[in-house]
Amino acid sequence: MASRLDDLIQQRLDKLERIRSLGLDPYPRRYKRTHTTEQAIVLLKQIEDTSKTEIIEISVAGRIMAIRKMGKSSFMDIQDGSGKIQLIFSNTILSEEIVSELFRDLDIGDFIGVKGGLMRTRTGEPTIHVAEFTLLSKSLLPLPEKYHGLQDVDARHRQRYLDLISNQEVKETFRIRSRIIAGIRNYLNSHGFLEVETPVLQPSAGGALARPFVTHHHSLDCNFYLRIALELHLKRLIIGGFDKVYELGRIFRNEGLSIRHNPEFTMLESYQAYADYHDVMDMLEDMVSSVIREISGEYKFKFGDNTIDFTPPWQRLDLRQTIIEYSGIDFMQFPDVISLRNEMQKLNIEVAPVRDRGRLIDELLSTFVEPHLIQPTILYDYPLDMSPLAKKKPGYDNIVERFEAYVCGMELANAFSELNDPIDQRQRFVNQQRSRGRYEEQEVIDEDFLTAMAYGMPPTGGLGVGIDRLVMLLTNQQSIREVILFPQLREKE
RNA sequence: GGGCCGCUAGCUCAAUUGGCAGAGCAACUGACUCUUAAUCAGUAGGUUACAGGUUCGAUUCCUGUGCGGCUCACCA
Repeated sequence: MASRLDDLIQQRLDKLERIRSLGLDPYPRRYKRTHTTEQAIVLLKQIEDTSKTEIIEISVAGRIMAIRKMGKSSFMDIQDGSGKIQLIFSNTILSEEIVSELFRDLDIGDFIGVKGGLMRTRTGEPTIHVAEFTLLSKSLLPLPEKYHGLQDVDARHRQRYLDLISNQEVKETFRIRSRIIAGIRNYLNSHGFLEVETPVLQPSAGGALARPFVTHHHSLDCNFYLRIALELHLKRLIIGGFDKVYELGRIFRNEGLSIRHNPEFTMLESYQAYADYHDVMDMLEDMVSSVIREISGEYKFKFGDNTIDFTPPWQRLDLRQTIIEYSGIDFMQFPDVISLRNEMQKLNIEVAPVRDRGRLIDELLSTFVEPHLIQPTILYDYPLDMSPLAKKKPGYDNIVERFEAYVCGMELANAFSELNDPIDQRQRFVNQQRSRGRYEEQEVIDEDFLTAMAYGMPPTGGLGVGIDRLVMLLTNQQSIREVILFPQLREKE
């Protein structure tokens, strides 16, 4: 009869009216269920294992996902947060007139609560033989196709609830995400770290060099930036005397979107006093590998075509040597921008003219090295040019104690022995300001931070981990949008 | 921001060289007491993303716009 969306909605509204006219509330307050669908299935197994023949009455609640009418008996599948179970309604039970009228007006998508005996059908399907049922919420819109689910990527992200209802593997991705974050929190808490919260709104956005979002505070009548890193506030806390701190927080970067970049993403940063980057390497290895083992039962998992093995210790490579190995260029032999760029142009690398030396080295790294770093790898000892917050390596003028961890060609973590010399730190900020006054809205020098450091900061090892990318790895997702529940999309219309 | 690709019924997808826009699911009517992508018979459902253009005729060719995907740039 009807099929346009408006007509489908009208049908449901008519059903809603009929249900109300029976004196029933289509949106009642609560329903006391005795079991989730998952618990019900476990219970059935237990009963069968103890070879009892009695029928146990339980109640469950969920969303109707399928209706199969078979003449005088009907089957339904209902889904709750734990899974799915089949229901059977037989004619004898529905003999009462109101009940069978209500039954006729049930649709896929409605929530119901049912009470009945737990059993198994001839084909072995766990089933509840419904004795009583209650409508818990009437759905007015049709769900996506039951077999293929919702495929349209745009719709899946804009209407994530529909994605979650009809694509169960998506639910699993976000359950794993939750377990990863819980695992990290557990690890750090049990290793003496204090979880803290620092401001998202900041008068200057420091700790990284990314374009910030700007917002305005009305009563103070000034602009604030959304943080682009957690770093500078956490270091203030180290200065304040907390020896081990961490924050798991959202940060914001006003840059392009891609398969690996969302404007807001989740970062872990931890700082540990009296430690250096070697200690941090050990901790990162231990933390990540133990979280992975908790989740997948072993240190290995599949990502795309690769099996990744996180068994510690991970491969640790000197950055300079590794770049030489893959590109043939030793950046130490080209101490200035011009000579390095010339050398790179010999290899036909397209190099944007505005780049400073740090970016050129980064270009070498991402072009020649990163794609080869499939198994977990720690690259250590970075050029000072690209690391304004890291401490120099003893005996070197332009190498810092910094490392990054790579997996599947993705940067997973970034860490260093934190620079704690306030005079050196000021000089680095000044140099940075000079070479990169790119975004006028961004102030590079955080005077308050420099003042804090001038009071004295202990030697400290710091770490940053991109949580979304870790989740991508462990859930075998190629796009960051698949591990963020509500990724950034352009407003429609 | 650039390049390439896509947008057809509520959902998943077809449509030959430019020639009546079609199926499955969902919906509606009916049959059916163990089905499970139920089955069977029937009914209804379309501004082919939007705006123009070419043409006797456009889902199809062209231009523009919107949104999305991939990619490049940007992102230490």
